[in-house]
Amino acid sequence: MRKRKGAGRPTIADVATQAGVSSITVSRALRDPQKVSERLRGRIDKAVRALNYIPDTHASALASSRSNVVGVLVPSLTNNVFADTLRAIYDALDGSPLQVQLGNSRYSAAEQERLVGIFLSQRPTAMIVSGIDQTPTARKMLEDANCPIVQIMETGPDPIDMMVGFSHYQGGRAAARHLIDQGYRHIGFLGARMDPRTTRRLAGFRSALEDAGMFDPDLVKTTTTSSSVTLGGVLVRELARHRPDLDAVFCNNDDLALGALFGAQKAGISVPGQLGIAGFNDLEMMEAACPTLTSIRTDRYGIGRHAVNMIHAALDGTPPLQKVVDLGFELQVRQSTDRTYRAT
Amino acid sequence: MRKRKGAGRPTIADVATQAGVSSITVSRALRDPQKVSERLRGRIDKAVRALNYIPDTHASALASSRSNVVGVLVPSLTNNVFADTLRAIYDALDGSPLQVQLGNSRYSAAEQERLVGIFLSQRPTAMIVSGIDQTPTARKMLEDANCPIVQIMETGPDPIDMMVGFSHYQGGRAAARHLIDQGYRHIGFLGARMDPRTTRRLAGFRSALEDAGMFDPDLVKTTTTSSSVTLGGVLVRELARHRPDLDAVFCNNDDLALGALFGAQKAGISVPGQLGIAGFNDLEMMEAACPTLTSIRTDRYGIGRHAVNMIHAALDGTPPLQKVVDLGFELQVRQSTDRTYRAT
DNA sequence: TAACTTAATGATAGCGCTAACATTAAGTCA
DNA sequence: TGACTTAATGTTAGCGCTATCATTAAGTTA
Repeated sequence: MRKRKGAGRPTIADVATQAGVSSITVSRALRDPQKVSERLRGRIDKAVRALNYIPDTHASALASSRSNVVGVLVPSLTNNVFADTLRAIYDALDGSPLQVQLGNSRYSAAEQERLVGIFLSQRPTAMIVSGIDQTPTARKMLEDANCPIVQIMETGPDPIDMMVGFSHYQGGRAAARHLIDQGYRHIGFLGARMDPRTTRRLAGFRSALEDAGMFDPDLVKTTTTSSSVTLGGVLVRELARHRPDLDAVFCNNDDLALGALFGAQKAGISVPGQLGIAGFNDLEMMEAACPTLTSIRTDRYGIGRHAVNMIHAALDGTPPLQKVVDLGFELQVRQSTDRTYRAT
Repeated sequence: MRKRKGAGRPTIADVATQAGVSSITVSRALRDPQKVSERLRGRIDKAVRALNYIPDTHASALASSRSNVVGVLVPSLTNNVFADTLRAIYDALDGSPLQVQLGNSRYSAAEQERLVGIFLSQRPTAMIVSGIDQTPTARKMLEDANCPIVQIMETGPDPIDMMVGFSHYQGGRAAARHLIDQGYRHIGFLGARMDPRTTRRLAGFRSALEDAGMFDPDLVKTTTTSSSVTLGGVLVRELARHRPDLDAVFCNNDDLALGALFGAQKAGISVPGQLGIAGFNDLEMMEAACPTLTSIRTDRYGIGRHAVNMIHAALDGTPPLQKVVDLGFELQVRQSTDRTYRAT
């Protein structure tokens, strides 16, 4: 007789034999202890410990056609922005049986599509994906997936299922308006990577400046390389050298803003006296910096928490009436854009 | 006859019917296309696309008693240190069929133990776990797991299986020696969270100062709260107020060091003139800061890459002769500990 | 006390895939 | 030319668990 060897690990049947009950009783005792009498439960727990039994997720998922995986796709693990959202997702899932399966799409729509396929092959309980710019194929797969889907970090008119985020366009616009209101007149833009979200921030920035009749494409400095503090310093110095009339910069993110501050300091440009600086996201360090740095605060933690709440609601059969949630943003005005500020 | 409904998705059998072949042929075509004639392969591919077939990972893993999951346990997702290592792991696994399953133990050994159990229930191909301080139960589970295990970020005498990292004790010692050599005499220590690794850095720091007859417990300022730039600023100012003779600080990590720089600037303490600052890890921003910040460079990316290489080797049946790899560290001396430096 | 509910346990048949063996048709070599 | 390899495909029986349908014993109602 042919035989398969398996992994050699103890199975539920081994536990059942040891405890003198049937497999299904062990299965029940492990999944829902109340369904089994206290006497048997004790025997089963003992057998589990004696054998070092660890249940097999795959067998369980196959038999019940249900896994406990929530697939989460983010474009970067290095970026603090997503770290905060991930932390919220982990926190919100704490205590539930659901497990996060994390995927890193590296800011590539093609890679996101590939990962969507891989993740769906695990029959996840739900999916959380970053952004609204999925490929048509990825979108189709997600629509067919038959599980709650939440797109995060952005809002848009056409959710696959649910959506929670904010408008990057409006965020960019608000930052630009603030700099204009502060009296800056030659306002530059520093941008890295230029993924869809940062591109929309630039669009918002541009529209505000155009409304004020102040947009100057020559003051927009972007690169497709990935963002870093170092890069912020490089870009601001290049721009300031090229355009000595530059009096403020809106940085696409806080790393660039911090780098711009350092770059200005190294070049002997006083902040905010000669150069105003505003960032985006309001990471923790912005308040700590010297001078403190103006930024657009985004609720990254709230986005993660909200996404999980929406998933729980959908799984409970009470899908939210509002499929698209905009958590907005908040301008944090600090010393780096305060023209009356004088360093001590 | 009783019947189970499954998830209603197309199965490999549906594809087989559509293509006019048997299920096993479809299975082969998908896993190893060369085993199937070109003619059938074409028909099968067509059927897969027509049905939007997505293979079921769980069924596959159950049948083959082999999953394609590499479980990775880190204590934090927010900490850039682990982000770099994770990026390396993702990069090194790119192109292989292996998938990362990421767990966040939140700096808790108990949580790490819980996650080890959950991860092993997926019968992973390999496991990567942070640190060497597993609970006895977790250690036992990993030893029994029958798959390659790599402990990362640290080195120690007694690997579960394999290990790659560096000595935090020596790192702390090297930082302290450098400050002593620079002529600093009242050297403080700023530490947050104080997990096992940061504790060992402190031990190394202490031993170097003791060797020099300079250790002063009053200059050690630690907290168990988590690290942040803001906290670095708070701690350095408290310590400087309490001990005006303080002339240098070794910060447990770079966030604290950056915060210490800002805190000193806000308090009107010049760096490095009145206060030397050294950090740990050498994140990218250290070189960009103004003044540039001294740090102990650790090869976080290398650790991740190396861990994956060790796993591949073990899976290929050629386990590395050297089970414990020490990638060391490198002191990066910069302006913040250069007593001859004068700000421009 | 008959008819009926409830609680606790068990027997059986899949879930969707692949390992192991089986078969067929074609080429290969002494 | 017959014994033998090789390549391509198929048949069957699980992998370890749980959904579904029994079954049994005990309590509950009219």
